[in-house]
Amino acid sequence: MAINRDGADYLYVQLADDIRRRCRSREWAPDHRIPPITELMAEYQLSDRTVRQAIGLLVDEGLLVTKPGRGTYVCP
Amino acid sequence: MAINRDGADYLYVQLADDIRRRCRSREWAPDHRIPPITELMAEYQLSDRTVRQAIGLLVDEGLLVTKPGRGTYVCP
DNA sequence: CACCATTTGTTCGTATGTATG
DNA sequence: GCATACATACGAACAAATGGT
Repeated sequence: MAINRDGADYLYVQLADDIRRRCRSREWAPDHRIPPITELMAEYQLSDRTVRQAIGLLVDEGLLVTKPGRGTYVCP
Repeated sequence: MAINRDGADYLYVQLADDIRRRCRSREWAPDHRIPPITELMAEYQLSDRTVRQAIGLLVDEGLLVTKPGRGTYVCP
């Protein structure tokens, strides 16, 4: 998926939408670790701040949990 | 109140604590606007990012609401 | 109506700290 | 101690919303 930078929507919202999609599609299954922030930065060509903001949104929603030093996981 | 930078606690947590205190003490009463981010930055000598993080915490708690273009208000 | 000042929102960059294994 | 990975904190610029002139 490509991020649309033409003001269609905020980048972190677009990224959160795509992560939701990949979780629902079971590409990233429950209880498994999603790629680290550094990899998401490279894949989507976004800064760490934007990636963190998207993840923070999904953590608030209860879709993800972050474990310092371990990674970010999909909630069961 | 002074922010303790000697690692006692995260700066944004200390700031959130102090804002809570000022709301509870009615220095900043319900339904009234608190100082804008720029003023809080100057008063506490913190970056805008740190101030926003503290405010975001309190918005999540339901203590504050932010209205773009208007300011940040204390919830009744 | 257009314009401006104020205020919050988003985004990128960089450096250092903390937690886990 | 070291490597990995998330967390905090500084700086900077531009965009968007609101209300008044």
